[in-house]
Amino acid sequence: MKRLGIKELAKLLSLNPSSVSRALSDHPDIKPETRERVKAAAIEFNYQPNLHARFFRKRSSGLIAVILPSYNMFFIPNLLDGINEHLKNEGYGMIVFFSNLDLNKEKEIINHCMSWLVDGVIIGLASSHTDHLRQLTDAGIPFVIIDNSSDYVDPYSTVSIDNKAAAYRATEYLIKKDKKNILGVFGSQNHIKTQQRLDGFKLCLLDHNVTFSEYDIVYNEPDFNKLENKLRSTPYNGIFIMNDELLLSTYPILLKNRQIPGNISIITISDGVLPIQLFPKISHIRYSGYELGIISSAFLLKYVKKLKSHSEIEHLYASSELVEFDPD
Amino acid sequence: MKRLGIKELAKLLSLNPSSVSRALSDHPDIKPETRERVKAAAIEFNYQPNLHARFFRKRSSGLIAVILPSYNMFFIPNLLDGINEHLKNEGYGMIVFFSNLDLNKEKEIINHCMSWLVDGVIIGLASSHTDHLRQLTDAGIPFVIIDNSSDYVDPYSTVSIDNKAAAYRATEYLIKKDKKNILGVFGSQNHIKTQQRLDGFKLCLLDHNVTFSEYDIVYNEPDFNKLENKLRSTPYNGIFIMNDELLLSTYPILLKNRQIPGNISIITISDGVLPIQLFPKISHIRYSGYELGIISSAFLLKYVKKLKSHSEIEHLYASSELVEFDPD
DNA sequence: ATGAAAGCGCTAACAC
DNA sequence: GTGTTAGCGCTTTCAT
Repeated sequence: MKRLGIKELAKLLSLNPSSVSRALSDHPDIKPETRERVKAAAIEFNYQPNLHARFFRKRSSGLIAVILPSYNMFFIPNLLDGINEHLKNEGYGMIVFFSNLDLNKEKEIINHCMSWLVDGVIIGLASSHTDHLRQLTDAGIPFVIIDNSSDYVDPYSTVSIDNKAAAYRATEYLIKKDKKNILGVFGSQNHIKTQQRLDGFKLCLLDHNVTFSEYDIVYNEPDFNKLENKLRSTPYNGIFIMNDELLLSTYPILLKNRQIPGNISIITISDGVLPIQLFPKISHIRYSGYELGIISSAFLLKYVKKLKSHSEIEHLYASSELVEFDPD
Repeated sequence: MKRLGIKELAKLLSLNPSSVSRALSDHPDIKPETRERVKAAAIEFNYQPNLHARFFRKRSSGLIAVILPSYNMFFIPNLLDGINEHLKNEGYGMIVFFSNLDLNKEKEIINHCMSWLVDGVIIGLASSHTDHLRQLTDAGIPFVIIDNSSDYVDPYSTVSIDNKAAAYRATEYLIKKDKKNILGVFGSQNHIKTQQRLDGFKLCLLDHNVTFSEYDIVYNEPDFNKLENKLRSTPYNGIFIMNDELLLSTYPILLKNRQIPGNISIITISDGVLPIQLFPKISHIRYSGYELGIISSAFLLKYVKKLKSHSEIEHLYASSELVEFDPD
């Protein structure tokens, strides 16, 4: 079964190829009657447009690239869902790449995107390097940075939760419950998000005159033994865990040491899936990956559609809320 | 900075566009000297080929589509890594879609893939329906089905672990430890994988004369209360959990009921990430998503490159092994 | 070893 | 409201 093109379809309908093309794309010039006739035939003969020919001709792909640093972040499915939903409604397609937290791979992908003639890019950065984004600017391809906002550093538009504020609020939750012996569990120090959440964490402790030292902070994948030692040598009654991945890897350690279920309070920042799966459920500052997806794609499309100029930088924040699970 | 094409590049080098094209694709007719000159210029002027024009002309995209039923399966990152790695080495690109376990969406995606002129498809089915795959066959686009093998039903090539054997082996592990009061935790019944693992589970119990009833099986996302009641009313000493998702949702319930840490034995089938994160670590039949990715993409490319005919059906199995974590 | 020219399937400017 | 036609950027005969 050979695939048929617009030409063959036109012949079958005794129409001109261009009319068929117009009918299929709802051009106002075409009479509704013909339009329906064409569309019916397109379905009947299972006409599949050659997208490469179309994009080639239109010199634009109607595609938005989504470049993400890793597959593992818990909220990614929701994020993609949100982006995809919005883009689909607006008639755009989505194409997803993963940089695997590798700057060079990120650069490669960006080149690739340019070859794909993408109309815009939503990117979660692999690192704090942003020089290579210049390429996109130069080519006139709009983009927004999500999640790892670096809004205080770089002149690019960003969408994220307010990491610092979220961390502040999370820390405050512990302090208000009078849990002032706090252990902080954070990710890699050269990740912007880590720095921002760390800032909020420290600021809150400072504001409330809670003493703490660098000893009370664990970075990166927590080392089982190191963390265990700290837990044994210090009477922590509160734990701040920066994200879902760290929650999952820290949780068994706490469990083993009978810290949970127990009277230690835990707070985390999460999209809300993992914390309610665990037992007991974990209080958290909740944000929605889906919402982030909607916001960032809507924002990007404003640039894509030239409703907004490239040079108008803006920093958008998705909402977050405290979700409490407390045994009392 | 306007993007330059092969024509402009040719002008800059006082060459014909066709020569530039040939040089860039290492055509043997081109003199090495010219080839290097062209390649150097391509880099200097940051020439990015217009892929749509290329694919359009070649009537093939060099792209392999990967269609997956959900983002959430734990081994997906590894699977994609494996596929991507192999495809990259072979000069192919990868494009990923998610059907979200929705048959209609799966159909849409397949149509989409045909519009993209993909050279082949690796698909994890959303359901047990396979009629719509006929389209691919008709269009001469080779594909392999991964993970949810339905090899005993359908005349298509598949790559998966041997679900029945893995489940059998897992169940045997419990029986050999003399844990014969077994609770089975399974996914959706209309999923092929569930049926296959269920078959292995039941067969093993039968072979070892272990009595059990349908009461001892839980399907779908385990209902917190239902599962809890069963655990309380029956002295289970062994639990078979079909996969990672179910392990994660069952684990807190077991924890709450103080079944773990305890003398109940748990076995699961997993790619090995989650079971060793939990405490205590969970014994499991381990398979590698990465390996599955390599095997399936290598297998598919044999068809794509016409080294193998469409009609030669084959069923490949990735290896799996027992990983034990036992307190004794 | 290189140049000239045709054409992939589609869309849009221009005719009528 | 529909037909005619040119051309997007690239590869690939064919010619030299």
